[in-house]
Amino acid sequence: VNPEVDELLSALRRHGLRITPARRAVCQVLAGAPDQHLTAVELHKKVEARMGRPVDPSTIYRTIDTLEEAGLLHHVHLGHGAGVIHLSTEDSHHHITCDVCGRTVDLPAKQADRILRALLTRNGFEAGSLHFALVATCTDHTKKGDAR
Amino acid sequence: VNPEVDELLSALRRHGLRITPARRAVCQVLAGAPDQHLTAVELHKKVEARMGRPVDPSTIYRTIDTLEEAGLLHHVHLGHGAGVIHLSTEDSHHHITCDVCGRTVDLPAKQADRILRALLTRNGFEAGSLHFALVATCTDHTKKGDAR
DNA sequence: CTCGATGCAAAGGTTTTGCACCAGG
DNA sequence: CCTGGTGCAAAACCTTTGCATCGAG
Repeated sequence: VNPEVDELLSALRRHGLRITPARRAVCQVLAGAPDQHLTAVELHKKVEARMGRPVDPSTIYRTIDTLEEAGLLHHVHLGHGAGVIHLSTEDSHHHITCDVCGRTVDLPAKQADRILRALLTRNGFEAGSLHFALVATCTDHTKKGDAR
Repeated sequence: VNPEVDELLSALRRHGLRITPARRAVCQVLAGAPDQHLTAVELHKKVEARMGRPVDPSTIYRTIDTLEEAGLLHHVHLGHGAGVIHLSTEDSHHHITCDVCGRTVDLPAKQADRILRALLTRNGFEAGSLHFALVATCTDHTKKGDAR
């Protein structure tokens, strides 16, 4: 249905990796939830739902690692909670997260990249793939003094 | 020895909080390691070393929370691993972390704040206290294709 | 004296790992 | 086939919580 799934799968093949039912399901879920930032736990649930049977959490984590190493997805820890996943293909935005309430806002890459890249290189950090997470405190919480 | 310790302790008193040996030790360690970004575990070890006796981890975590709520320190999760702590008083910098190797670079607040604040407000994220963590991938790793 | 802080012990959530078995290519 | 992927079980890791006791003010 979604051509992106095929891209993911053939990318796996290209890397000499096997296509298994679990991996196929992971790719389908990720491609089907393009703008979402799933945690590993959420991904796990969706994969099980799609496959109609239990899948071991370790399989999910290992699949995430595999796809990460193949450069197909990003895995970032925003603020305090769990890690968050999204495909590299829709890498057109970055994330800003409030470290108090966890509210996340997308930051379009187009306007951010130039500015941020300049800021980084000026400070001796040669960023390769620009793919960031920005954690700050939004005004809702700084006012109340519950900033972290 | 360090006047900053007294500031921290009187700030605690001002907030109606008690000065205990454990809290005093935490403040001493933090004030004594001004440029370091300690994890809770590292802080715990240093506090025990300074006190010459075991201290319960929960005491450390609760003390961190307390100091956080009093606005005396920041607690950020950089990249994958554990959370990192540093005093608010030396809040003159932010952090950039490589999500592959964990290398962390300081970003002087002076030059960063204007730029970043503009970027955030432009995207509907009203940042109160500017206090960020920026996670990206440094060139050492993007070249090798082991980006996360 | 009183309330807040600590220690202890247990559990929480997320992620990792070792090993035997199974199945993709 | 044969290597790589999976399930299972256990543990690692960081952190939180409930409860009884202790001690700062």
